[in-house]
Amino acid sequence: MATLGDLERAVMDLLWEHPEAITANTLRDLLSQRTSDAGLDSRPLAVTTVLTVLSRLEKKGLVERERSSRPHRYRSVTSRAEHTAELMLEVLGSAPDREAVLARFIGTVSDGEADTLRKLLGR
Amino acid sequence: MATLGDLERAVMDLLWEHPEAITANTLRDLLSQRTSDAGLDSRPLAVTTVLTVLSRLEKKGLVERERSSRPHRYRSVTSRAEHTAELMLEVLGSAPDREAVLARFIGTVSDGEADTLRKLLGR
DNA sequence: TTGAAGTTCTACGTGATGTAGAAAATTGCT
DNA sequence: AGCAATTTTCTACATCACGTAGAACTTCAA
Repeated sequence: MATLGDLERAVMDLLWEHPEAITANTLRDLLSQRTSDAGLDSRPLAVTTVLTVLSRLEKKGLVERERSSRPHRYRSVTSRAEHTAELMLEVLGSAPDREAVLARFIGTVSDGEADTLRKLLGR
Repeated sequence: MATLGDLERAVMDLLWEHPEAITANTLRDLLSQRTSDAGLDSRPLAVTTVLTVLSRLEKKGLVERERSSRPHRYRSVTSRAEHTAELMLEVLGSAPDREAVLARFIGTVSDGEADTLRKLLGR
């Protein structure tokens, strides 16, 4: 599966919030900002760290980079919603008890979401 | 998350297929059988290996053991369907785009499953 | 009481991830 | 062109999860 580590996840979250492709340095700044906003302040990550993570995410097919512009710019390949939906499907898998799983699943979503689902399922 | 390794997954699959609690030895046999059925035949796992995995699964809260009976007996705490549904919810998370995720998700299930979902959602 | 069966402890190899320095490549500027 | 600053790639190490199992300890039946 394409399971993500904490830092990878943090990076993806930022990329998902930024429709435009951004540079590793910008990402590093955003990450620093995020951690400082969260109270804890620690030394910001080295840019190489961010670059390593981005390479790995690229290898996993989650990130795309523009090698044309010199400070390479990165962007997520899919939206967070798409990604999450894919993950859910992966978890659901092709088991013979898919319907049983769906039944349990449905039983847990909020009323509002159940409404949304009805609409989505149409008639 | 409660993500499982290959062996852990194999063990859980067997426990899920067996409503009654079973011993580590039985599990080892079932695992051997399964691998040999799958063509490849390799030396069966040591019982300690199975026990280690079971301990880890117990720590993760997926397995429960009866320490009363001497060869301890193990059983899954939840059904596979429950477990999978929980995982799906975990993946879905509490993001602000839950509905967007659900939309994508719904768009991917089969027609038959969509039917099932409609029924489950009632009205 | 003792040996067999079962359980716990300890341990090692591997791969994923966080982390980053060293080295190589690329650019802008003079 | 030549060099210094910027950026990217390589290499590396620590940690943790997991597969795997031997060694040691515990328990029970005979």
